Amino acid sequence: MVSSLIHYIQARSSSPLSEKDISLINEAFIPKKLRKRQLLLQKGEVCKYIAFIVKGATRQYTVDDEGNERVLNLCIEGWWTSDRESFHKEAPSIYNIETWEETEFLLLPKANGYYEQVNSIPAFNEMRIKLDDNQHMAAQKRLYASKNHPAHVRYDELARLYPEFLQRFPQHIIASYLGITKETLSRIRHQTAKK
Amino acid sequence: MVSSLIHYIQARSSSPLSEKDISLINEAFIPKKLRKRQLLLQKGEVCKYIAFIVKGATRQYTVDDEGNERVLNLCIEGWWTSDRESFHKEAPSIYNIETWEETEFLLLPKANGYYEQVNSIPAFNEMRIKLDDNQHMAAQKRLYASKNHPAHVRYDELARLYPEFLQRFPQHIIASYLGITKETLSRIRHQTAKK
DNA sequence: CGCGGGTTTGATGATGCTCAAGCCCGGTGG
DNA sequence: CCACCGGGCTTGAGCATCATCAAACCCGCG
Repeated sequence: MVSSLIHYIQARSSSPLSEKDISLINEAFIPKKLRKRQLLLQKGEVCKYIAFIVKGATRQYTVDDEGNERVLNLCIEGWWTSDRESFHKEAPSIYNIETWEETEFLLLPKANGYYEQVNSIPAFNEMRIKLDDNQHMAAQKRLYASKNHPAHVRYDELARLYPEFLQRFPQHIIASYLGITKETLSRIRHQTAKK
Repeated sequence: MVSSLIHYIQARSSSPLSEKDISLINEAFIPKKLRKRQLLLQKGEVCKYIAFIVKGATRQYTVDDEGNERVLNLCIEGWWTSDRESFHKEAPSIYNIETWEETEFLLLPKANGYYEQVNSIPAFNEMRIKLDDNQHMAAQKRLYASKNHPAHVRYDELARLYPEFLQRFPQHIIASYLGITKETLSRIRHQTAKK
């Protein structure tokens, strides 16, 4: 499982990984496997890990006062997931992270002393900076789109960028991720299908 | 000017800055001062710096097809600004970054060879990770709010979190930042003032 | 005094939500 | 084998929020 992470890091950095780096990564990351609909993180818990997804799919969501679920993020293999706020502040999370399919993770815990060591691996740090850049760009675009593009355009964008999401998550989850209701998404699909 | 940055870094990291680190920072960062309404970054240019704001205020915005300005970010002293997408990919930016007041920057360029050195200063890297965490949280909250909170709640939030923005930027800028029109903001203010 | 940017006010309309009902389909138990 | 159940998806009517367009207002400044 770790080889998939090694490959991921090397594809995203110019510095090579030494033998020592690789064995450090092997020690630092904890493999974990969950079946469908299991929680990696539960609301109220502190998020203790940054999780690399080797295989599978997850969703991150909150439950608002009226009991409605709001999906913030969808992740599949090759992505990282965690509640950075909770992880960083060591405070209870307001999110659930749930597997949608059977999912294999590699967890990097904050607590066991490896975290700082792993972060000081040049290749890992370089990858991390790129990852943060990418997440930042994606968040910025999503924010811009959420206010300036109507729902059907946001749906088309999603279908273009991440077509597999539409296969792997049901419509009401996709709708929530897009910030619309399932009814609106249904109507949008009906419209675009006609063309 | 650099002392303000040194102070900023030390306040956000557990590792100390050595004398060597400080002199490296002194060499790496380029001071720059702009008057009101000057562009730090212009649409079409590549963003060559990460900029720390020592004093002043800036806005980052795009101009859409109909010529409307859309404000993505407002920054004041003690914040960082840049177009991370352009900086990272070395591609032309779609944003303008404009000073709103007379502003002093400290620019960290990508090109002069110091960038990697500065990033490998442990205290700087630690600060950077925290900064990215914070930005990520803020972006996530803003995205959530943009879909789930009505405009007047978002305005109240902004007034609570960053009251100085309301003093330092005119209403039509604030409105655009909130993702609403100046007319809507005007009506909101009228309503809340009545209570 | 008149100009111009910023703000306010009003009328109208679009987008997408809420609520409610019906439909489709796979799974389960009689 | 079929009737029933339930989750997910669809469809419709009415409604809230907010955008658009247009006009007026306010006020500092040349």
